[in-house]
Amino acid sequence: MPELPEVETTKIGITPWVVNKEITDVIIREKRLRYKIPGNIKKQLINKRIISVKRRAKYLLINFSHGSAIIHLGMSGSLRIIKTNEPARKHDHFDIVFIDDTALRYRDPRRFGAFLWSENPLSHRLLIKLGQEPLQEKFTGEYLWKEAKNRRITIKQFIMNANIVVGVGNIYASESLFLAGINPNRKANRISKKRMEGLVQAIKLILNDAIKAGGTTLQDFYMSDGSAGYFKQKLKVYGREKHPCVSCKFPISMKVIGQRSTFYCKKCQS
DNA sequence: CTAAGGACCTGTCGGC
DNA sequence: TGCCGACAGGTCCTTA
Repeated sequence: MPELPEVETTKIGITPWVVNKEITDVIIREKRLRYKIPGNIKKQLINKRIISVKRRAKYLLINFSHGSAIIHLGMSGSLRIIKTNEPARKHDHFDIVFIDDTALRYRDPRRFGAFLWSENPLSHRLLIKLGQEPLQEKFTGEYLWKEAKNRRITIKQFIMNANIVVGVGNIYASESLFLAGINPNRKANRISKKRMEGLVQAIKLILNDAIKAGGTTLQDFYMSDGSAGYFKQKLKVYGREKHPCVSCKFPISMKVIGQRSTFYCKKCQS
């Protein structure tokens, strides 16, 4: 799935197709996502008009005057706009149908995603404890450094902790640490404020680049119009075990950290 | 409180 | 060709 850039790309892709549209139906074919789709969601959406689409962390918020639908894409989810006469395929779990015979269709083979309703989504239990947005000004080296003071976990696990900073998934964690020259095995509380500042800049740059490129496509993500993103070719370490480092030619290493594959250059990252 | 590991699911790929 | 295990972009929950 979708790391933050893909979610942002999805938000941008669907917004012009859904904002100001009136919903005529919500078709639910499979309610067993990560959480059971609540029974009242149809009632909350039908005959209502979408005001805006926002993003908090990797959650998409479909905003109405009386509350918000919360959508998460999990590992394998995607959203796209369809014509209502397009037959549903396997794993197309729900459609939000609009008055003009288009629909927002959600597909998620692994069903790790979510479709929820909240009158006040930012206070929802899944969102209330989330940390800083990486692309906003309050995400600084100073902030990261202070938060890391009592943390003995690796820096890679630290930046993937959504209670600290949101939106840094497994791909971009490796990519950001490579760009910052920091070894992913290093303990979070053993990194200077100066290097934390470099890491923050690296994260912002990597995520912005990926958003500009339209998001990374590996297997499951398609932009809402169905065409593939193309950031994959810009990855410098992720998925490149044994391939030469783009900077020094030394073979890229792979190690499992916190149950996730981690890629890095032993010569360039300390 | 922090940290570690399991859990949730299906599809795909490599090896034999 | 067929089967089997390993692995995949997330993140919550339980246990220590």
